[in-house]
Amino acid sequence: MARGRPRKTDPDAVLDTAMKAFWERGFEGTSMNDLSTMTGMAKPGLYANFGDKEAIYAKAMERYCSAYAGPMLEDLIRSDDSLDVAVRRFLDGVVSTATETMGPKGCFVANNLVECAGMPSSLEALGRYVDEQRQKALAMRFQSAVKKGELSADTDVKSLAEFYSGQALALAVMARAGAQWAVLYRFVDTAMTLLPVTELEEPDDGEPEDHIEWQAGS
Amino acid sequence: MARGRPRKTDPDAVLDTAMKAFWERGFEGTSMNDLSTMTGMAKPGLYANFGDKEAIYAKAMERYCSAYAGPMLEDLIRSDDSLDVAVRRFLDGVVSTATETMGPKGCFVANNLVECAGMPSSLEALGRYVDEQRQKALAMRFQSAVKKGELSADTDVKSLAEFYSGQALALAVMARAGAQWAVLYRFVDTAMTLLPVTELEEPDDGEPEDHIEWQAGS
DNA sequence: CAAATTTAATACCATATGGTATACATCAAA
DNA sequence: TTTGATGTATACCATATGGTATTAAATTTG
Repeated sequence: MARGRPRKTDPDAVLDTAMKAFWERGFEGTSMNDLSTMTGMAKPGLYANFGDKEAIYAKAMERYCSAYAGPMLEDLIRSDDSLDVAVRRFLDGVVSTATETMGPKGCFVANNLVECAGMPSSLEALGRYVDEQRQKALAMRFQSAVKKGELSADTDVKSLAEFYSGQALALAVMARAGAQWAVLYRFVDTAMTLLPVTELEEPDDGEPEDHIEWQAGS
Repeated sequence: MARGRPRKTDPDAVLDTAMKAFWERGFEGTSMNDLSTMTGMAKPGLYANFGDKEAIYAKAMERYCSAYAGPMLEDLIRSDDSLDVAVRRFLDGVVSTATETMGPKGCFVANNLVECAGMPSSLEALGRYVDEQRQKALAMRFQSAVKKGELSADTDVKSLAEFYSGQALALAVMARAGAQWAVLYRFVDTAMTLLPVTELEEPDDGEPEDHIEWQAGS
């Protein structure tokens, strides 16, 4: 198929390794030589395939989003579970990705927000953008919870979303600092007590308007 | 007094500048040449006065503690204000130091916890130690609040301290990411609602219990 | 004045950095 | 088998890094 010499290393695998390296050691802390030796792809190959360091980092962050952050936010928005279940699953997800024993500690995005000073401003902006998505996803879910009656109509959706978005950051930093599972899950428990959920009354067997998506489930 | 050539630059001022540089740009992001030009003290002077980069960073963090973090924790423990007032003042303090317009954004210690991967392990340990102090100070205050009856006897002091310690980290990261004052103070408001304070009975001598501060109000 | 002493300034070292030019290897198609 | 395309590998560049040796200045004491 491919016309020239066959590749030795799959670019996708290279990007995955690069992502973990940046996640672990940050932008400045990871050198091109590091990436080259870790991935097995020589430096000219890296530049040819991905562009300069800035571009590699950006692609690594995008990969992080589609592999980790994205699915969790998707689930938060789309899941038909009750609000408290969905939010707890989100925070639990943060804990488990931030403490994965085989992977880097903490959260790529949170690390980026803190390291920002030493990197190109485009990457700083990218990190901020991704950070916003978390808060927006939470706000969406809270908003629909208000519609469904899971939250009272006078709920300050924005404040609540900012708050739980912040909890994710706190968990990420604590995990990065080496906090134990038990501590993090206790933290989640505590944070969850702030969710003012009101019990939903079961829909009385007529057509439950809000369950259409649930029934049609993909 | 001093026998040889007089110093050009006050070592204390040098250390202060170094602290702000590390706070802003981290350990790896701040070079010795940077420090030299910023402080006005030539590199050999830096080494002679403070030791190597690792030692300078450690001294900078200690300075941060005695100038910023320490006093806030002292106040938290020692102040005679009611629990909610003291805790709120602590979180407000985090916000204001993390957003000081003339200084670096965020919190030195939180930045350290995140950057840890790229620095000598002794500094990583130092950061973790300082981080612990925050949680311990909160635990001390909560414990004495239980004794005073401000918190119910079955309060899980440790969990509560871990939680509010985490709120400080969240605020630090958000501030570092450029969050507005209003957002951060809303966040504090939300976090404060989780403090299960029970009203204390004043030793009543006819004075209106809750209006003392209000009347004296400046 | 002339030591003696403390600091500052310059130049320098070995190494690591992001990035590239050049030469070599391996395949499909002609 | 030649040709063109695609990849790899090595060596290299200018610059920046943490850290130091050396030399020049400025002050007190004798």
